[in-house]
Amino acid sequence: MLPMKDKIYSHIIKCLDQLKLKYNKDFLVEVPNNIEHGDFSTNVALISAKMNNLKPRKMAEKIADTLGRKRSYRSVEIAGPGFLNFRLSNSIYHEALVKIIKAKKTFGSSDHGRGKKVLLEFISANPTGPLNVVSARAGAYGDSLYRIMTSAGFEAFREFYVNDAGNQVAILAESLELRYRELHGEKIEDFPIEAYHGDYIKELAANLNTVDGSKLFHISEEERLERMKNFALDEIHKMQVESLEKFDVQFDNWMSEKKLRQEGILEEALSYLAEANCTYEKDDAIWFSSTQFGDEKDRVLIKTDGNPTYLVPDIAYHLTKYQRGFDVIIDVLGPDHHGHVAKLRAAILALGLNIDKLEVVYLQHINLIQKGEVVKMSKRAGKIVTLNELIDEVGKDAARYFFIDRKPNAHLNFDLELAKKKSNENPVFYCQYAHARINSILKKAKKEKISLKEFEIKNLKKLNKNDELSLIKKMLELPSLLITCAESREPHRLAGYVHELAGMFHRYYAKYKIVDSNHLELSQSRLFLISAIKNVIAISLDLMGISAPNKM
RNA sequence: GCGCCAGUAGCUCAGCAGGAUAGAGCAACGGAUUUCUAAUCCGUAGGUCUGGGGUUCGAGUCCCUGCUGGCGUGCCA
Repeated sequence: MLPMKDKIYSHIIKCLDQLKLKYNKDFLVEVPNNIEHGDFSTNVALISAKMNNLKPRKMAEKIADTLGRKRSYRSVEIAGPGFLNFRLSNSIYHEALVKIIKAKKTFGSSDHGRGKKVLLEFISANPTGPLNVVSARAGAYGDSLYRIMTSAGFEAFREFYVNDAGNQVAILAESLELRYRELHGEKIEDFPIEAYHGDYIKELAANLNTVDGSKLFHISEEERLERMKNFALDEIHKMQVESLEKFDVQFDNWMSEKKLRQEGILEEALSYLAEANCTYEKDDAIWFSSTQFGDEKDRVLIKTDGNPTYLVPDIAYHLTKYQRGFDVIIDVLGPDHHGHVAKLRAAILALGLNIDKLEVVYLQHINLIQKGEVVKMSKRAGKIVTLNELIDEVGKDAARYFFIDRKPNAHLNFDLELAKKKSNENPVFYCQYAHARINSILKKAKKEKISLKEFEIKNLKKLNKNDELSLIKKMLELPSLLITCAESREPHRLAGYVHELAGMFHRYYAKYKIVDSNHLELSQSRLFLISAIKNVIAISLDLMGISAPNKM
């Protein structure tokens, strides 16, 4: 279904052609903030008047004269410096309302993305511990963006990059080894500061002990550490998947660094860089001359000890993103990784790949607030708040809502107490309650034997209150809103939208009686209206991964 | 030092790629329940959009610059 704005846009173009007027096609059709400015307004005359040697108001007049005769418009007025304000006939809204109901769960979706292939990489937390709240934000953001982009017609894929090779993982294995020894009575004097201190390592050691007992002492150290590593990686991966499931976040692919190494992609990437004359040897290391691509200084690719730096697998990984034929590559990164992107961009340029395909979204820090104070988190000391704890504490729905509600590159204060409150202070319940409330009204109607089955569309003309038309108008914003969310990679707009729609419904509910057997046709019309609202709220919440309860 | 991000009501934040009189929630104060679920609604109050320049019909939004805060700037990942 064509969004209302697009319909008006095309009416205007047709009219301009008819009048042989030139125009700047970047003009906008918008819903004005002020209801007195009509249902929709456009700045077409303001930005195109000069091209026709006309004053903006004069040009607007010509358009208004022609379009004003169309039946769809109740009025077309000129305002201010040359805005055109449109008021639509009620019947247009009524027809649209029917379409919302008929579209069911597909309302709001579009083919805007034309099947463009989009790779969304998010979370990609190290496989060295449970997921924390930073991952939680990334998960909520990435997954919602995935849902929204899919609904807007993109072919999107979710990917989690697992750094299951290299230094961190070696340290993980060593940490586990120490805890395992401890379990067997050895006294560990100084638990190394760079090791992982969290209690989960002790649990892993205990689990490992249940499986393998003490037999690991009878194999070589190399074999033992390999066993430790694989065991830890497996277990932690399972932990992460499990928490993400509770958070309703899934991935289409877990890309393993180890696998990239095994398949020789690192060498492939390095050879491409060498072919492009972008590498050189110095101080027994191999360097990437990234400065010629805008980086501050050149970077080491292969260390003096012969091992690659973390940059190499990352370049290799991104090489595969391009090789797999994605049109848009979105990296969702934490705040501490932005220094890294200059190097990566340099590498992509060096490889001769299209840099415009790569987009980076930075998610800023999160402060958890408890009793007005910031909860201190420290990974080293094992003092982290995990995704699991967060879900146990405030629930999946509230957690997701709070993360999605903020725009990605803004710092986020997460008030744990507020998220827990089951009251009007908590916006997520406000939205869900609107949905539950509508359901309860529908049930009540059923009880009073008012059914929508014998409802006649022509009775919709009973819906003539401004509040009712505004509700329809609001619902009609969804399709273009979802496109905006998808294009700007900003799901937070959707959170604001549901909140507004829920608010409009709550006010409508307070003001008007919906179920009234003395006014059957009116009741049915209003039930029809609120069914549509219920549908739109459910769709929106679902796109954010939040449940829409029928009862609260 | 350099780079990235941010600075809007007492607090937390929106502001829909430059539009008309800057919005919402919370907190504060005053009101509304024999209900269609009060997890709601109505009302009051609250602002030099960090300071300064510029671009144009028009700037919270774009450009330059100052200030403040966060982060980054490893042969760690």
